[in-house]
Amino acid sequence: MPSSLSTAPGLPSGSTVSGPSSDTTASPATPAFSPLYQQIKGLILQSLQAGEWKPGELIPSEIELAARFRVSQGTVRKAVDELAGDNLVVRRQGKGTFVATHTEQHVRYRFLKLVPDTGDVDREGPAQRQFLECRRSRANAEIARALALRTGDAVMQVRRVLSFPADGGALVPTILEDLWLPGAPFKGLTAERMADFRGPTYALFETEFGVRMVRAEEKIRAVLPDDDQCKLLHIAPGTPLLSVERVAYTYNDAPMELRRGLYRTDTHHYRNELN
Amino acid sequence: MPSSLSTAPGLPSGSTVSGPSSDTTASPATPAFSPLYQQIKGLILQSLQAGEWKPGELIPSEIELAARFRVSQGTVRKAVDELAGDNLVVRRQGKGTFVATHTEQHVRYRFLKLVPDTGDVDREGPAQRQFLECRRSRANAEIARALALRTGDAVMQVRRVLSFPADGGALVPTILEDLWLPGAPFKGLTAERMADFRGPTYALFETEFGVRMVRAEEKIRAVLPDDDQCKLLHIAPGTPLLSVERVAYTYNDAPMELRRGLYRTDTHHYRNELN
DNA sequence: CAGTGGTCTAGACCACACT
DNA sequence: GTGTGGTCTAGACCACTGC
Repeated sequence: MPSSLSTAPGLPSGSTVSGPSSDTTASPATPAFSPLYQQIKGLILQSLQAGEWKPGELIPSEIELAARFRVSQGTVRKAVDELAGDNLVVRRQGKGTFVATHTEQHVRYRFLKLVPDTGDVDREGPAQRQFLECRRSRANAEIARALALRTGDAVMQVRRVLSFPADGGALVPTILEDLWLPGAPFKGLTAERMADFRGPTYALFETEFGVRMVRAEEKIRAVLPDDDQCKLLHIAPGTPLLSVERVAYTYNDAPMELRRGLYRTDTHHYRNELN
Repeated sequence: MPSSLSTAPGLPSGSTVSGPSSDTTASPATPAFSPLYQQIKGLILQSLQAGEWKPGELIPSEIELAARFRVSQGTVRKAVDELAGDNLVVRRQGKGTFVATHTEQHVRYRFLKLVPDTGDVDREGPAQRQFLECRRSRANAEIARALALRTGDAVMQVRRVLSFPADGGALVPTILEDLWLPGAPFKGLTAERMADFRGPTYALFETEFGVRMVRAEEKIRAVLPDDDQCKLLHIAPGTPLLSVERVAYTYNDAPMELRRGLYRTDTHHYRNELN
């Protein structure tokens, strides 16, 4: 009997619990039908958003969750399976289920699809990062729209260059990135804090600001750099670059970062897998 | 008791069937442990590859498959769920499970991620296609490697231009593509056949040559066009373009197409979603 | 050893499509 | 109504982890 939760539909059979049960959460007479496991998924998601369990932490076992929501373990399992499929949670047999993190080795740089042309082997170590700028400013119309803010709202603006070692070992500046972040959640961000942090930017956002990026969308174009960009990337004018505009989202599909990257593609390429 | 199949592990309990059962498929003493549903998935995959059910056709119901493999419906369900997740099969409630196709509306142009800058709405109708070339030739070292052939093997080579209507309605050449296909499976391919066919190339491959593309990998770079390419795309020299090199695979991870596309990104962009 | 996630089963019932 | 996939349950057992 998939129906409203929170009114303990635990009775094994008979006794349907549909209809507009007037309990704590007033709902308009069962909207369209949503399977129980979806509702459970939603509830777990809420706890995730609310920070009931922090990134990296263990969430309650399936049996506990089943008891808490008054459903069978199988139903909880299906809900958690979907959360794991969305990369919100990681299952580890024998240990438990953990809130996913951008810190873990195998999922680091999940959102960076630029790889060296020479085999994919092990990504030549974390890039050398150089922070050129990190300051407060105000969102123009375009930035505001991308971040669901209002024009003039406070934003943090960051500019950095990532360099990778070439064959010889010399560092080659390969990526020039500009980041825009909503001012409120990221108050206190400084170039120094970013430079000191070991690991991906998204891991820093997680551990220092409690903002977990869940998914992202990219728009990719081929462009020519201006003089500034040429200098920063040590390239000749007229060198075509990949322009990668990314919007990253937290829970609730709330946009929390706009990032504009310029990628050199003479030694690297953007790798994508289609299914 | 997950163990070797094909020796009917149907007995409800007790009577383990592990160990190196010497039956039709000689296997080295149970390699590492593979759950039953994975083995079922493998068997269904074999039938798919063998063409037991053609693209678009209905496959046996879960109950029939369960009987056939002597497992419970739940186990078949999990196997089919994975196949559906891999886009090899499509479930339709109340009707059955069908072999996936590149012809269906909602999954057409699955592998083409170039979209118009102006909203994504409905993709401005199928592109106008212009076939400039379709001839037999021999694979050079590079093409051979990509297609898992030997240098000098026969290949089909195709060149075409795709044009999309601009705001005014005038057709703008936007994509220049070169395709290389292994000669044997695609014997008889002509420019005329391609021009006559309504729908995506991959649908043609499926219906006319029995080759179903299952996944693909792309390497993306920013490049400058040569004079030839400028003429074909009606662009000025120095206009940066997206270079998209795609290898498409059938079942068994066998590469069956190498495609090199040049995309104009002044009115369109490459759209990617990251999870 | 106990606790966790992972697999497998069997049966009941629901939602949907066809006829 | 019949048949299909979809949901939900309850219970048994397996595989892995750590005490």
